[in-house]
Amino acid sequence: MPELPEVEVVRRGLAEHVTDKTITAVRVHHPRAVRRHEAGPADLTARLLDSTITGTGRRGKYLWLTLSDQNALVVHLGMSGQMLLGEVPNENHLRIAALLDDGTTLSFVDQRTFGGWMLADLVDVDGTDVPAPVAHIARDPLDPLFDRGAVVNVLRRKHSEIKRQLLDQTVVSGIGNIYADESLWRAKINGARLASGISKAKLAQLLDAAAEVMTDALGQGGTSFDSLYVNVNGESGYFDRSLDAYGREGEPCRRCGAIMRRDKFMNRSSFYCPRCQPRPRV
DNA sequence: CTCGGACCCTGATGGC
DNA sequence: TGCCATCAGGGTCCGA
Repeated sequence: MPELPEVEVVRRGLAEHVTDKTITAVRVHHPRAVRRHEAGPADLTARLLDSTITGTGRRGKYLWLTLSDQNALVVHLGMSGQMLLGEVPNENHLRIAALLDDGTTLSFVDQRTFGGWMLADLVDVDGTDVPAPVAHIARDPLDPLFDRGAVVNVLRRKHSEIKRQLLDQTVVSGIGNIYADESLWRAKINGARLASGISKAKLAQLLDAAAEVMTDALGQGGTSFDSLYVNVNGESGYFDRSLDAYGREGEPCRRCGAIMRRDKFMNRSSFYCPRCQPRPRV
């Protein structure tokens, strides 16, 4: 699902509604939702009980709630995860529920069960505290300490398709299939090109485009094609109306009018303009 | 070490 | 109607 803008929308909602609340009960409805918490469901629920939420954090597509006992509840939404306050539209997909001391319930709903919760300690990585399971995740383009030049240098050494590298969360985080295609379209680069064959200036332009498109999306509450991608109140964003590449196969390029194409690589759909973003010759 | 592909899930959709 | 294949915005793991 959710890429950086959608996750940030959720984080902001949580920051507003659950900060300073205390967890009074937790129930795990599906064990798969806590499989990344190695100590098991009972440990997770026991340790969450009576914890107070002191703040929120996010890096890339990971978000977390910092807790009064100096650790963090790390949440990854996977492909279909939701953090909901209030109505749960489909109880079949309810994976975890936490009751807060103001009477509200924080629900983790996840159709495909790729997401989950885990408790972790905070560790210092390059001067920033992040939960241990997030330590390997690179800074995202909206991080004030994002080092664009350093990422460009990493990309220049990658003999691999640029789109694959944009999706590699250890290189740059927060970008998923939609915003990768949007960034590549804005920078006029075909995703099948080798990262190492793209100039430094062009790579810098690509990373700027990624920051820009995700900022734009955030301003519109994120991208939602359906009710799977919603904020903590169950509301959809509307950036899907502003997409220039993703999902536009057969439609004219908004820049040059050529018919947009869809290719598959990495077992995923990639949408691009064949004129603005010519495929590399093999 | 790097890279590419398989795999993990549920549900919606379209073709036969 | 049923059945099968394909698809979906995630990450991880394993073999080459």
